[in-house]
Amino acid sequence: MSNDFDPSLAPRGSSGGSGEPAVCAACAVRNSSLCGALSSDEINELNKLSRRKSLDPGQTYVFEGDKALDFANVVQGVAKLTRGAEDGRLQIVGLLFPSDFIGGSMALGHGSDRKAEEPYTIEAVSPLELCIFPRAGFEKLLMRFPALEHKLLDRTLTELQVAREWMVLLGRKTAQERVATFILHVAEKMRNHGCHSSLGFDLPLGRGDIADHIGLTIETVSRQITQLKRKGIIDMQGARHVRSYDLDAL
Amino acid sequence: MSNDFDPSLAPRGSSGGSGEPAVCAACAVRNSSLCGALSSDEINELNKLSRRKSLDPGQTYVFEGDKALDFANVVQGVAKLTRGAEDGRLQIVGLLFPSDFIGGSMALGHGSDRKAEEPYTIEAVSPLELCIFPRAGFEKLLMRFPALEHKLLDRTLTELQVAREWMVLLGRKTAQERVATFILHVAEKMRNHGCHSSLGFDLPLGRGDIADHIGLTIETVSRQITQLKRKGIIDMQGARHVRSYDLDAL
DNA sequence: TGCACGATTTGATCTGAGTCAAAATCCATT
DNA sequence: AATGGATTTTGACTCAGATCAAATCGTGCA
Repeated sequence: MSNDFDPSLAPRGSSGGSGEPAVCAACAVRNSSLCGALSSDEINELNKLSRRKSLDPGQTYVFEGDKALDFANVVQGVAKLTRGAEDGRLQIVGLLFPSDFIGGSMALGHGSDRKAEEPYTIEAVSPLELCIFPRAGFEKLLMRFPALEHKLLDRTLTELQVAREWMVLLGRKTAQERVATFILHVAEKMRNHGCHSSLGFDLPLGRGDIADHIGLTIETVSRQITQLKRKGIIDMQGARHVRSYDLDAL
Repeated sequence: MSNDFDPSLAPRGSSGGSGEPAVCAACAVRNSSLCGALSSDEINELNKLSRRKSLDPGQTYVFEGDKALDFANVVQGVAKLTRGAEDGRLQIVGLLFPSDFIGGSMALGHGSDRKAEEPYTIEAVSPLELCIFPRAGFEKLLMRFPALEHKLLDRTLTELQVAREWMVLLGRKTAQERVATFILHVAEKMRNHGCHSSLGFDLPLGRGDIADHIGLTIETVSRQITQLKRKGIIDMQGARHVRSYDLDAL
């Protein structure tokens, strides 16, 4: 039965079902996620609340405008945070990688003036595994363990900086620079998550999603990537796998 | 001597000098700012730390890349948060209005992985008055008064949402929509700060700054405003004063 | 092995916003 | 009221990236 705790063997990509109890002690993001702020005693409390949920690529976890859902950690996989206008126009405002936290965007309980409504659609991009915490219970823990709130603030500040960095990209960079920046951004994320071997790494997004993230069209993204390849700045195998890249593709 | 406490008589726009002690009890943003989280006992402690500082339009408070400065509240006036590339390109990533907090972007003391370096340039746009708190002292208060950190988290989450909203604007909206959104955005801010009488309100930014905020050029901003006037969607007096606008300029 | 569908690439053309340049306004100061 | 510099507006032209369309490339599947 020891395998029960091995996250690599956890059921995944099945059907989006939820409900398997989480086991924090064996969690892949035990320390890198928000939970890293908790002692092992404290995390036991959290453990009682949490549930795992798997989503297949393309499946949506929440829709923009839904009533505010629960909190969650990304345990495995990549998700996109999306905001859309009535017509087809879509903007990806953020990517979620393992150990990222979901739910900060919603109103926190205590007298916030933000509405208790999801501002973004969250959709799995690769097979996704979440660790979900019921809203009320998690908020209570947040009150009791200041270190947890502390870490949440820290993460939120980092995300704010990332978002503003992206504003510079969207407002002032050329198509070529946007694609280059995007690739560097992903490369770093992949390195941090150990998905960046000497053979390179895979882009988690297709051309369309990349376009929606950096404010271009599919065709322009494709053309810019082709150019980067021609110039020898990146070397790819197939459309998704980056074999190597020149760090001065900045 | 009773006038000493009247903020409307406080020295302003003088020369960017700093040093007058603050008097929280008479502060214009006592309740609307972060300080609203503090009781009158608690705020007395903060009072001991705080200093006022005035800046003239165009003066810079901090430069991108400086060592992390102190924290501050905006008491009066408007400032812009700017991020620049080597060449001339500039992006305004945020505007600061009265009661907004400065300093969240920097690393907080406790084991943050953000660098202790100012990520943005902060420059006064209209005569600006700040209430400054020394870094170390304020961080101590932050530890002692959870309500303070709580409110800071709440504000940071709101700013994150604003930043992401702006990502949609920069990534997916047309020039016309950008200008319209900007005007609505300012109109609401002005309304919240009581600077929006029945005679309308003033745009705090010139054409160049508007352009840097919404990712266009000066000329395009000017042309779009001209068009909005022609269409009768807005009515202006001079380049800065908006007399009225059609809420469905969305 | 070969078919079929979605994703990507490439091509041709169009257009919204940028660039360069000059005229018109606005203000602050005298 | 007149002067001079900065800001805004307008005009003519260009170009990066969008749009429309078609050809490839992959990959799963029978």
